[in-house]
Amino acid sequence: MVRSGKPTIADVASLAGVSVSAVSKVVNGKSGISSSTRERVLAAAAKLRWTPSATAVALRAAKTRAVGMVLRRETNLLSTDPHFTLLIDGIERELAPRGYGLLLHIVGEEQLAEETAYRRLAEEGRVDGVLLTESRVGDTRFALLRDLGLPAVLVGTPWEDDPIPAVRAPHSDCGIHQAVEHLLRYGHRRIGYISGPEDRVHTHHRIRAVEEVLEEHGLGTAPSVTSGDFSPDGAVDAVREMLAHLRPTAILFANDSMAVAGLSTARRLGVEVPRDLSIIGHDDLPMSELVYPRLTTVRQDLVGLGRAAARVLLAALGEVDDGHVQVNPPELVIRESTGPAR
Amino acid sequence: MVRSGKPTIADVASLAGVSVSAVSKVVNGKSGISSSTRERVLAAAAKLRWTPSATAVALRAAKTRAVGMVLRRETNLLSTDPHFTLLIDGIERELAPRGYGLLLHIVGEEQLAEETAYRRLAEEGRVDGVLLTESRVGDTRFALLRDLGLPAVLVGTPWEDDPIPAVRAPHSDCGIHQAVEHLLRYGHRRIGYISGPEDRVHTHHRIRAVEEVLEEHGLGTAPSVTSGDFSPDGAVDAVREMLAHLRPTAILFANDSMAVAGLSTARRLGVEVPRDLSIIGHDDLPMSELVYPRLTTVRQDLVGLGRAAARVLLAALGEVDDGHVQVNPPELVIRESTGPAR
DNA sequence: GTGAAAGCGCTAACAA
DNA sequence: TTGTTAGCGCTTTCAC
Repeated sequence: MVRSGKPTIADVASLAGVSVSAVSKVVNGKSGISSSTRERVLAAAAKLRWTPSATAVALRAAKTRAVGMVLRRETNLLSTDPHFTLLIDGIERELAPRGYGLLLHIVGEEQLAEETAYRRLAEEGRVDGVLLTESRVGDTRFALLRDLGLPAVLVGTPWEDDPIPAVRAPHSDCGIHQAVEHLLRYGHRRIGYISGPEDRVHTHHRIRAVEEVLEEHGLGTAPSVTSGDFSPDGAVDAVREMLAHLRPTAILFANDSMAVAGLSTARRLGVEVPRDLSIIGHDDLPMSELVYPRLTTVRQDLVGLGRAAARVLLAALGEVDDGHVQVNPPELVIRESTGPAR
Repeated sequence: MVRSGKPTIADVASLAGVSVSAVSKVVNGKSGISSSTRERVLAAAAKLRWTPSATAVALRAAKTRAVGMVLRRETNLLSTDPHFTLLIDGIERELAPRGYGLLLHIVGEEQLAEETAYRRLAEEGRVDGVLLTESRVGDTRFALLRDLGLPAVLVGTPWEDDPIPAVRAPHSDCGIHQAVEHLLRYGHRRIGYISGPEDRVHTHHRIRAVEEVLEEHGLGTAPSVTSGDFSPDGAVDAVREMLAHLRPTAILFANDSMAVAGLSTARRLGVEVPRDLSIIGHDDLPMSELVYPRLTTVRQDLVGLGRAAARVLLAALGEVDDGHVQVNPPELVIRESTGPAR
């Protein structure tokens, strides 16, 4: 006779000839079970291919063993930039081995859609916590999540010391410091920085990091910053503008896509890289090795950051004791797009 | 007095002064409820910010309102290639409005890890169905999923007419046809094709598509195919090899990353694109507009495919009636990397 | 039009 | 060591 539907704990119990609680204890590794019982239960469970229903366990425990992540697709950032894929890869490496799932939501650019997504996640109780990225100036998500009572961990630097748990790389400015020093060593003096969107917290940190090194070397003046919006199109305009006025001998970009766009723009204007202009990207995404010339860039350990964030969240959920994962500090990867100042 | 924890249907019921079943009927839009009751329930629910618990509903209905997707991270394909991000973007556009979640798993390259992921999804009952991509030669996933009784929809072409429900673009070969014809029109005769991995079903389809056009024009001979593995490194070697032997005047690539790598390799060898060599990519990912010269490429409606697949799955789950979503046919986007044969 | 109660699959408290 | 049972939050008969 064929049983329809999935087997339940009761099926396993009756096949093993024991009570349901015995089965429960066995699969949960509780004590107070004779080894003969244990074996019969295990055999029955294997035979039936039974695994405890995640939903039933979730209802019972009031925990879903899933974490959420909501991503905003702004100016196609999501698809231009494998940034998120790497982060998610890292996150999964911590979640998967512990049987946690990742519930992903991609929402439009409207603020409301994002808020709704978080609200639903919380109110429907679909996840035990969430992971946030792209820390924003005046970020309202932290407050919302606290309000919703949903544990959250941010990848990045919180806005204005908001007490949200956050992970970031050690010596987080040091990659940029290295980048600027690398340029300085090559004799560059007019250095441009094409930043990310102004509503990102890291944008301001990075600008500050560039300035620090410059000041340290007595190049008191602020670097000429033309704010990009992380989109390659914006970068193209910013580069044209910058080349026409500041006439820099080197430009740093806030991400690799913009740097690649910068590379092409230079080429298009007859500016040769690195002979006439040095270019440095940020993140060290796979594309930086694909282009010509290969991009010098500030490597970020995105996979490590993802892992660390997941780990901290898991710790907050009482799943692991030690929320610590090693994250590599950012470092400059020198390739072909930088050279001596003319 | 502050209630701790999330409100339940009972809280709403008592606040509204009705029974729990009345609340249930209201939120589920069932008939047999007076409008006064309805209003009081709605008011109470709003006041308590109550939404039915997804887990409880799932247990009750034996449906989770979530679909799964497991991705293999092979040769860094995942992060090199925003392909998946676009697909997921499309998927979410169908799932989100219906309150469905997307449970994502990224697994290592081992076959076992992938199988385990599907098994868990099914046996733990975490999802109602799954979405598959990257159809493989001799794909074992379809059989596994049937075995597990988990509804599945494939984005792409099934291996050997496997009866798994699948979505693909209309006139799916027509983009490649256009590409080859475009090259022919420019006078190219020695055309190379750098394919994807041989274990992908589409690899063979696309090779066939290229050959068809060539034969049609009396260029009986098969195009010289050097099998890439979708990785840019592989592409670099393939291009070198091809340039040294076949000496093509044009090369088609199975994805944009490889094409971009091809662009750089050519440049590095002193081969100018498109003067000495025309290059065509595949997918039209954002990066194709970033590089110099801008990449001529076969655009695929990845977002549309994601939507369509999600839609078909939703229909299979009885969630929507009509599983139909319009997917744009692939088309050649002509940019700067192609030109007349020398 | 409304409410009481059974039960979805599981775990844990309690009894035996 | 083992089994019985209440109850997690919800939907759905079935009486009223």
